[in-house]
Amino acid sequence: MDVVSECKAGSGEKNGTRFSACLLFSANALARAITAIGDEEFGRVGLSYSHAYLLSEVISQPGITPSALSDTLYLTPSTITRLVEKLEQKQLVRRESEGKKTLILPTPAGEALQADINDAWNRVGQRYAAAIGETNVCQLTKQVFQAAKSLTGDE
Amino acid sequence: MDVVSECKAGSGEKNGTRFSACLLFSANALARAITAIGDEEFGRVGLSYSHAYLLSEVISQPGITPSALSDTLYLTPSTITRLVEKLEQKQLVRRESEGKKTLILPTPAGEALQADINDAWNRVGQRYAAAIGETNVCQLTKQVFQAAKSLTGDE
DNA sequence: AGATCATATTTGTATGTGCAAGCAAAAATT
DNA sequence: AATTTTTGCTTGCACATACAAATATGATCT
Repeated sequence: MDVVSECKAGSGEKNGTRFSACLLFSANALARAITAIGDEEFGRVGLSYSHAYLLSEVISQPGITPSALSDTLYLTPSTITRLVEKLEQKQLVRRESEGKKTLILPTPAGEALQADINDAWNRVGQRYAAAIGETNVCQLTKQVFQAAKSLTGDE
Repeated sequence: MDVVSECKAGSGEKNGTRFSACLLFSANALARAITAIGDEEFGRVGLSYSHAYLLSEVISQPGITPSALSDTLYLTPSTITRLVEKLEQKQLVRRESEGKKTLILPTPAGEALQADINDAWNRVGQRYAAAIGETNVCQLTKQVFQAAKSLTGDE
């Protein structure tokens, strides 16, 4: 796929097709690659990266609600429910109903993981930097973040 | 998540953590957003974007093998199998065994979709451009593509 | 030629995710 | 105060994808 190198501003021409396809697949490939690194590092802690990140949010804001987590993690509420369920099974987190809301709190076992999780995040960061360069990580993150925001109309 | 704005080169400090997390989630969010647009446009053709792209590859290279498709689409062979299965169900594609290889060929019904698929790709491209600007699409694609390549060690 | 190794594909199983529908609590309207 | 609407969360179902194991064909090396 060297379609990318032929990028010209006018998107009307025939290559626009392949080009959009490329963005679509690249974006997914990037997400998978990045996720793979995340899961690899968090594997040692016995979590996936989403679970890990959710857990650290819960630790830093005990009593946080699923909807708040949904906003922070850019995941739908239903997904949050699944993640919390699994963390609950592992006894790293517990739920408390308060009216319509649900509060999510870390258990001692969950809190005990915080240091490991931070280490894992650091290793993840280092691996990104090693693979694509620190400056690029930064640029990439900004651009990806911006684009994601614009595309979801969530500005 | 305004973590992004605080990006500094040194990834050692405490914010590196949040920052990597941000890239991870942004990348996934971007992929989902981009995919959503793709699926929306391809929905009219009755396909998902991966099926559509696979089909157009098969049309332009009749007899292409799953492994070749795997390389082009950046998907694992097993995923290709599933995709082809579904397209076969819909009678848009057929398989032909040739020794160890499997050749994938479009059916007439499949070929008939080509124009619609191209239109859909164009609309997808236009929507990307509308959302994040043509210049940005271009830059983004390049960057994402490059990063994905570096991260998978597939250079 | 027979045995081992390599390659190409498929299947079983699992995961993360979302959508749409359901339910439960709260808020608003009458 | 009773009904409707909104909000927050959860469940059922579906999908795209991957990994690991299974299978089948081909290639290589005695």
